[in-house]
Amino acid sequence: VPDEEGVVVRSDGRVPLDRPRIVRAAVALADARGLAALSMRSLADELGCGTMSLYNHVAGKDELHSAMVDAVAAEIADPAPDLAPLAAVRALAVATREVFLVHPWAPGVWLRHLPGPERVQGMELQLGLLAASGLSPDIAHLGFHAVNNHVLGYALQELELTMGGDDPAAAIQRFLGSVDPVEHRHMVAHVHQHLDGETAKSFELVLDLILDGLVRLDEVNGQRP
Amino acid sequence: VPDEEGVVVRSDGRVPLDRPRIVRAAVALADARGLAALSMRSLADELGCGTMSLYNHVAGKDELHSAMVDAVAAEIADPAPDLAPLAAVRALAVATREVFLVHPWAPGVWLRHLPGPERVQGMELQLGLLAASGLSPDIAHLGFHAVNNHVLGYALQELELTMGGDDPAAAIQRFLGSVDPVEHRHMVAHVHQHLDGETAKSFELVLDLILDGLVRLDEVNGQRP
DNA sequence: ACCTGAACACCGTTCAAGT
DNA sequence: ACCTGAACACCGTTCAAGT
Repeated sequence: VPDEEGVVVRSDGRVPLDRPRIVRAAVALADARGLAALSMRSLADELGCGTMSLYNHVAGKDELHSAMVDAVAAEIADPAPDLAPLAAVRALAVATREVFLVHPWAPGVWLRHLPGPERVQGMELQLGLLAASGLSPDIAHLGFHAVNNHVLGYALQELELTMGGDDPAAAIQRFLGSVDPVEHRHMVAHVHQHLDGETAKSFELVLDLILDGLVRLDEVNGQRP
Repeated sequence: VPDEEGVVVRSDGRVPLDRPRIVRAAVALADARGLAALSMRSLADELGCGTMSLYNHVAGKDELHSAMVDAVAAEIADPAPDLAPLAAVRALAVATREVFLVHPWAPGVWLRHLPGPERVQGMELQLGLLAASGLSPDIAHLGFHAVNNHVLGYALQELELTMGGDDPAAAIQRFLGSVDPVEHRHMVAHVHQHLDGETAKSFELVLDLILDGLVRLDEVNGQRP
């Protein structure tokens, strides 16, 4: 029976379970308390249902992870339609990184699951842009992996360390204390260099480096087609 | 009491536990059966000791993972001493990738732990090479992350998918069957492009693209120091 | 059709007891 | 000093029973 807001309510006043609602709650829980805190039991508690009720809408934890990562893929903003193909590829990469910053658990799960429908759609868009860019098919193929690898790798390195539950700054200080500053002077200098560094800027610098490199690689190979 | 091979043997004929021996067995187990199959119990079984005996030499599973990944870092071959700095950086990246191919579980663990002594030594070597390369400190810093990100990201994308326990080729076929070949024609073409692709060659192509890009970026910025 | 508790086969780790 | 079994607080999931 729908109530005044159009939400179906059961006779005992509780809202019935829903696959989208389960996935939304799982994403929210992982965002708030980390992927390690997401168990079938904790998720059921959050939803106010029995643990096993979840299995009526989700095959298991693995399939839940797939659904979560596909929900995250749906959040990636489409590039503006008036952009040149390679500029759109760039915008897509930046938008993907932004979504990963909101869901720090996502890159690791993204990696371990075959793409779902939303992610397939995003890949199709990206591959279409690369095909329309004028790059040769070989270089376009290379570019697909180079760009995605950069986005995913950067997110993983940036986030997985920050994630460790504990205070990240404290961990870095503890690490610095354990390193011999004369034997490992480059190491110490690098860490200090880090504390001013703007990761967003360096992400885009390397992204442009890759995109420019692809164009040049294509020009060189184009000499002898 | 040492036996004829110099190995200490206890009165009951069993070899006493050893931190290095534990770590070696853990690496071997993860290599052979995957990281998921490595539990404190399964590792103790492999070593023929009680589960809790491990805790006399290792703080817990997390510290064991750290020790495992540092053992893997120790396997990375040093670059030939006569190489130019950036060529040595390249060799180091290729050697790291080779070690990751042997220990497919390592990149994921590598990512989630602060570096141990062996890895710190490798980082110091790499940072020293970048400092000696003539690149400006900012570009060298950028290059450190761009290169490592490439190595780690490539290994993760390549291996984590192959790892899924099941037959990888079958998973790809199943995936292809679930994709609409007209709506997602670029996707299908990409997957087919994959089946001939030599990942080792494309890894080095993008690596060179990054290294060349760093040099050029440095030249452009060097115009106005 | 949807929900659910009990039960099973696992985890990592604490603790107290052994030698 | 090193080893270890029992026990605790968790997992994901199967199954049979409910409505």
